[in-house]
Amino acid sequence: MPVKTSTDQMLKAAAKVFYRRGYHAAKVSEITQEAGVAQGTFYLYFPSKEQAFVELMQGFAHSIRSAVLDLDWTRVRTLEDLRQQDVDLCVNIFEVCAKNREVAGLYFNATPSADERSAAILEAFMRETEGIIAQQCVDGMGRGFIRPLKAETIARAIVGLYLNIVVRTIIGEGRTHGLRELAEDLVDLELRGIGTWEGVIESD
Amino acid sequence: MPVKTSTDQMLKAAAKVFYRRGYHAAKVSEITQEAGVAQGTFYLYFPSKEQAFVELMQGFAHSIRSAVLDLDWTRVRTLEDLRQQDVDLCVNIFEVCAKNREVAGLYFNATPSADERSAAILEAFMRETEGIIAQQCVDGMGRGFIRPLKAETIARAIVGLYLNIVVRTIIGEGRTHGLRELAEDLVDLELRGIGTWEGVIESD
Amino acid sequence: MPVKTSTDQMLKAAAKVFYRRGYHAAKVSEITQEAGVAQGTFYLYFPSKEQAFVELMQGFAHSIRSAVLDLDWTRVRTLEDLRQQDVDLCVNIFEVCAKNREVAGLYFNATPSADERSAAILEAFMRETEGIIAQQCVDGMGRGFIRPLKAETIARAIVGLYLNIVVRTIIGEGRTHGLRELAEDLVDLELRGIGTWEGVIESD
Amino acid sequence: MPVKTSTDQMLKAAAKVFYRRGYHAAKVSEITQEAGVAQGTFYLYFPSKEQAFVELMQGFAHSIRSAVLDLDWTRVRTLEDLRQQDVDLCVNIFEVCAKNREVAGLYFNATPSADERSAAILEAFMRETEGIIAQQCVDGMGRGFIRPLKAETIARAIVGLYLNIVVRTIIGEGRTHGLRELAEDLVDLELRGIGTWEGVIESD
DNA sequence: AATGAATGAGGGTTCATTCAT
DNA sequence: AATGAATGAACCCTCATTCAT
Repeated sequence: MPVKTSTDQMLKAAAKVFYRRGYHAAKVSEITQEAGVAQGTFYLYFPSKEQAFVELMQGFAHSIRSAVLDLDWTRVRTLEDLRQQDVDLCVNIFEVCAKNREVAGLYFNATPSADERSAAILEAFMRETEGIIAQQCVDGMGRGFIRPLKAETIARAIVGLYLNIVVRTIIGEGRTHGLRELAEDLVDLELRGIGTWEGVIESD
Repeated sequence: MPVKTSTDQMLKAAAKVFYRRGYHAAKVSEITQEAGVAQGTFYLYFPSKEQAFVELMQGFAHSIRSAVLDLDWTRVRTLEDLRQQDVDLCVNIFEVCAKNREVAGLYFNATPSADERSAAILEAFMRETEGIIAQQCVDGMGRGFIRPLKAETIARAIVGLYLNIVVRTIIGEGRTHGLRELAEDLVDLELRGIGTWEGVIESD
Repeated sequence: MPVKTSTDQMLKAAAKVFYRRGYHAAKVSEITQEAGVAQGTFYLYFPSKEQAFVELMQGFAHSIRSAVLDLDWTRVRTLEDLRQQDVDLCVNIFEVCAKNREVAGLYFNATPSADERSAAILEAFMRETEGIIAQQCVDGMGRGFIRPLKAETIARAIVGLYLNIVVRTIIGEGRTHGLRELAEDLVDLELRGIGTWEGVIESD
Repeated sequence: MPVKTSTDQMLKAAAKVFYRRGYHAAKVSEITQEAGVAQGTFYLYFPSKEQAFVELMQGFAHSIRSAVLDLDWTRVRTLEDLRQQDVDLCVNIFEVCAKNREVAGLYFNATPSADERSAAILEAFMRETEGIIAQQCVDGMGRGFIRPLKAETIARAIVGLYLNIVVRTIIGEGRTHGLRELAEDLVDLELRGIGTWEGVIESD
């Protein structure tokens, strides 16, 4: 097990302060104070405040992309497969976020207004994730276990469905347990909706 | 027909610049330049940069709360009622956001890290909206047209479902047309999910 | 009795505000508000804030110089004459200050640090008054009713003696009555000192 | 021998500029220029321009109060004691002022109009000093070596007597030598007045 | 004469970054 | 590698002054 490098310590301190204050209001001096080093030391590890922020973003982006891409998206052949896959996806993402609450908070709150570079990183992730979900929908429609819907729109809505839970429950409230059950409930919602349909004749 | 007051002009310019740069990076000088007036003029209309921002937030908060609260939430008795209600809600919100894209962008990107006051305004809205949806779910479960689910979780997910569309499609891409159709698709997703269930035996 | 001209009204308002805040902290807008007119109106009466201040100083300087110079300084031939003269001088000055407390406060607090022009006006008055007192001392020494002292030093001390009463009792506390009695006490102090000298043999 | 700390250097520069311009007209940039450092450096030593000013005032207030309070005020039993005491007091005060001409100038010109905080510091000193002098007068009257006078009035006048010399001769003209002789002349004036009383019968 | 909205120069303050030690 | 004092550019805000009405 590798010793925490100093860079890691600095990143951790930076994450805390960026999360606490937001990028602009975060002061380098507060980060170094948090890390217990002198102000100048910051610049031994990062060329600038911005670069430190971007490094945090990119590190998290890598984790979160792994959580999505490490799954085998070719295995989904039935609705039950999809359920399994989505639950796994969710749990992966939830766990990454729960483990890195601060950076996750920064990441998902990146806004084009506040910081272009990290917003671009988030945007790339969002687009990619929406693309994967949309593709799954198209596949599922082809195989008949997904209703005919507008894939792009629906994919984006589904991403939002999970994202809001990530931001408000896992990051905001700091939930760290019962993540699988949470995921199962959400996937159930995604697949079946909230309505009951007994006695309703399918048409559409 | 009321003449645009100068305050409105200033607010509009402020919204543009705050949206473009985010609160912290927005310069008062850029706002006044956008408005075509001298720097000092800003302070004829607002006591401070922060207050201008808060005024924008509060103005939008009022619009968006009206969009939610002006509906008659007691009329929902059946699943079809709920569908109607949700479509109306969505359309109201979508229209408010489409008409005030910049402020909406500011509003929904408010983050506790970056700006406590506007984050608190957004947080209040989110909590209120989640509460209303959760209540609807509980009612619907009582009446039998909503499946037994964890109301709080599900409400939060549903809010996210719509919110992501607002942020990425309406605010991000600037979509202004076909909002009702968009709403209908989303509500359909909310109520029925994406899966097909022919031949599947209801259990759970 | 002449109607108060508008200029007088403005001067009065200016005196109030300058006194309240000091020259630098006094705002033109506060002066006009005090006068019950619009901001721009100030510049119909004065070319600048500074000039208004200087006008106040000069007006008061005129009053106070009259109080000193209107006396017949040639009549003093005995110690009793001097007592009379000094009491009259004091009463004149006290009354001018009591009637124009605000401007008097400005006038006597003029400091080279804060405002060169009005400081110069006050300096001129101080020098002139010290000169007159010194001359009287020299005369009195010649006539034998004043002890041989360093006239310049003593004159300056005597001016200070009266000045501190003006600043702290008349301006600061707003005393307006019993000014003649006050003057008599001070002149008595000036002429006889505080000590008793029974049985003490004059040497020096 | 202690090295001049940087804080001392800054205080000295600040004193110079505050004295030159007065509090409001003094620019932080001028202070730092005077000190030969960059603008931002000012804020390494003081949290604000105002605090720097107050620190100067308080430092001087401490020196000047020591000059008054370090004397043994219980030793005065005769007129000659009083003369000694007053001379010592004067010399103490004169020396403190001569050594800190700039800050002394700020201190004694503090006016409620211009700066409330430093005016309050000065006011406290004036009141305290007047109180001590008045007490001495009352004591002296009891012991019979001071004529029956209105102690409060007389004390204030006496303070003014010395103060004007401080402000105009020591601070204004920069006199630094012959301070004891100056003090002796003033105390002589205080105790005996300017008049000669040969052949005059004491009545009153 | 009077108004008051508009101006813009100027000052206090902050803070990312540098560099001599 | 580490320090922390020093830097100075940049920004918010104030307010004396102007001017179109």
